[in-house]
Amino acid sequence: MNTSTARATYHHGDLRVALLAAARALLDEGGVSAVSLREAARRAGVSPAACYRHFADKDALLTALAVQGFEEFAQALGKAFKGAQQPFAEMGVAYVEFAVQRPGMFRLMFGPAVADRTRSPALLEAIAGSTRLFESGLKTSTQAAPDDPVAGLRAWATVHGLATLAIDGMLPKYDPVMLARALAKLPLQAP
Amino acid sequence: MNTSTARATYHHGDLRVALLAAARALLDEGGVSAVSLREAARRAGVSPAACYRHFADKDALLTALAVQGFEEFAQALGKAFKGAQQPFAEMGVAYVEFAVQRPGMFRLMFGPAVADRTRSPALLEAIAGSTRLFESGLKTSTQAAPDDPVAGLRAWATVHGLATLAIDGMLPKYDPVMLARALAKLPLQAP
DNA sequence: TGTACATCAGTGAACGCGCGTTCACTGATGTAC
DNA sequence: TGTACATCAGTGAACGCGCGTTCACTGATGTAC
Repeated sequence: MNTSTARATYHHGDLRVALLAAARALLDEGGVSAVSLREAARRAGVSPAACYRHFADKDALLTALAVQGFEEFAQALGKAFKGAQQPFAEMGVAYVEFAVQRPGMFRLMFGPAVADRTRSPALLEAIAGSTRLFESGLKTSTQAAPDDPVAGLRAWATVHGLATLAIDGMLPKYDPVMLARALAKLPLQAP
Repeated sequence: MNTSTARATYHHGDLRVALLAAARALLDEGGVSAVSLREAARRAGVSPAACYRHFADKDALLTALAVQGFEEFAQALGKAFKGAQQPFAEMGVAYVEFAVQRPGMFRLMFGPAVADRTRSPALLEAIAGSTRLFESGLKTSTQAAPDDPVAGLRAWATVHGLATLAIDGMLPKYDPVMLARALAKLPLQAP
């Protein structure tokens, strides 16, 4: 009934953490549409109403989950960046790998499940963290016109499109991570 | 109660067409999650059970809708291609425009709503039609290595990523169609 | 140390909702004679 | 041309489901004296 990471506070341990973990499992197992407050409560061994002590509503749960996702995403990008010979190329690969390994989370982060991202400062900050990393990686690799915003956007769109097409089953013939490596070798921008 | 395009057959006119039109409206208004058999039936002025004379289940309705989407998509790409000075660049712009104008349909076509695309030959054929157009457009624009599959994929990923990021509200600062034009001017591949 | 009390995390039952799907049916239509 | 019949599109009611959310409550905990 308790997760191993729970610290004892009141009755349950740390229900907020337990609910997030349960919701995360649902997300990984069945995608965004499989996440429900009732099922998360069930898995945490708690009544449905207990959720409302920790989350204002379902959207708040999803938002918290997305924040977690962007934090892990930033971590994955940062890990790829550090000490790599071609930092930006490695980040592109990590981007696609993240999506392929956690498609439900990736869709939650970038898709329409969270109604309005601007209502959550925490989410905006988590997104900004990922964006900063991606852009600083970009700076290490752009050969020309380093201040051109279009070049960065192009790189982002390419890697994001590859990730999206891959998890949506539109590239059945290819291994997406291998493709990311192939694409990463192409220069980002022509002279 | 009848759509203007309905032809008289039995009782309703052409309920299949009417249901598709109603479902399409729901898709445009509220996205994939807003499409339901019951509401489509309601809008067509018919009982819920009537749907099952024309569609085996909800998935069949969604699949038919996606087929319609890919047909319109191919039409839009074809229109952009014809007689353009830079056919492929124009197709990229049309791609993004399509997504921005019909985000619900775009998500239905490429997203996880249709469980298994390979179960519908009609859907596979509609997808293939779009793909063929896109690839023939690509051939008119690639400067080097025209047989390199990676170059085509890269172009596709870029334009698809741009469309996806745009409709998911990740590019609030830019007009996505304008961006597509800017990106299209960059060469697809470096020497 | 022991008791009274306030706090508030979690309970359990209930609400109304809309959904996909099934069923025996009805009644308008097209067809055969 | 008229009648009997078969077909089958659409009916209406019902099924069971799981959902998000609210409510008055209970009972474990931390705190003040």
